[in-house]
Amino acid sequence: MERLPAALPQSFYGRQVAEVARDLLGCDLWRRLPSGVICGGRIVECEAYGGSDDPGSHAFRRTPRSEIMYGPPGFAYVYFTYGMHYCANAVSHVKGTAGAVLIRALEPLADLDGMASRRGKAAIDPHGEIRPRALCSGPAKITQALAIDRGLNGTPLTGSELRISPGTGPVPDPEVKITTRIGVNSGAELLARFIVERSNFLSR
DNA sequence: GTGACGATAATCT
DNA sequence: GATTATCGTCACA
Repeated sequence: MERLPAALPQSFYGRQVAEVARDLLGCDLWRRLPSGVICGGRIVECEAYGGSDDPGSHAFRRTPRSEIMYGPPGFAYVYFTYGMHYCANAVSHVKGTAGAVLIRALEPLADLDGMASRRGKAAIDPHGEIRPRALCSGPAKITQALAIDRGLNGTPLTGSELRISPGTGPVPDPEVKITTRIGVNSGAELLARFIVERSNFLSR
């Protein structure tokens, strides 16, 4: 992989966050490392987080951390949690509101070797082979596999460091399942988790 | 295969 | 001072 596919336009992200999350399924997330190596995968699971109407969202309150979720759509929101993990989001909302889509799982597509070495021994099976399911099956696994950290907070998703492209096209409705979000305490009943039901690369 | 638990620090009250 | 949009390991089945 040398040249990245064309990026989704910024306008893609300027819609209701649940709509964006639904449409991000089947799209491809790419990361160009400082070395020039490109890694990435297909989005098979993501969650929508809203603004002042969503108690489960960081943007429920407007704070320094969540300020970026109130900013222009189409940029990365990367936050640090549990003292050791990063999670990556796509800022998405209609003008005047706040929101972001948490990218929760990818089907690995490029640089699986590099991903495995960044993920460590948890990505290697007893025979010494890479376990593709262990590379990107969770939000913090993705950031580790793609070397995404807080330095990429605020990076455009239309650029060369970080990019989302349309992939092979929209995932048909019958293949999409919607569930409650994972790991959320308040607002737990909200149906805002979108998955490609038959994927082998989901979290949990 | 499942479920409990500890790691570890930024962020917010 | 409490909480946390998680993960890997370990026990057990």
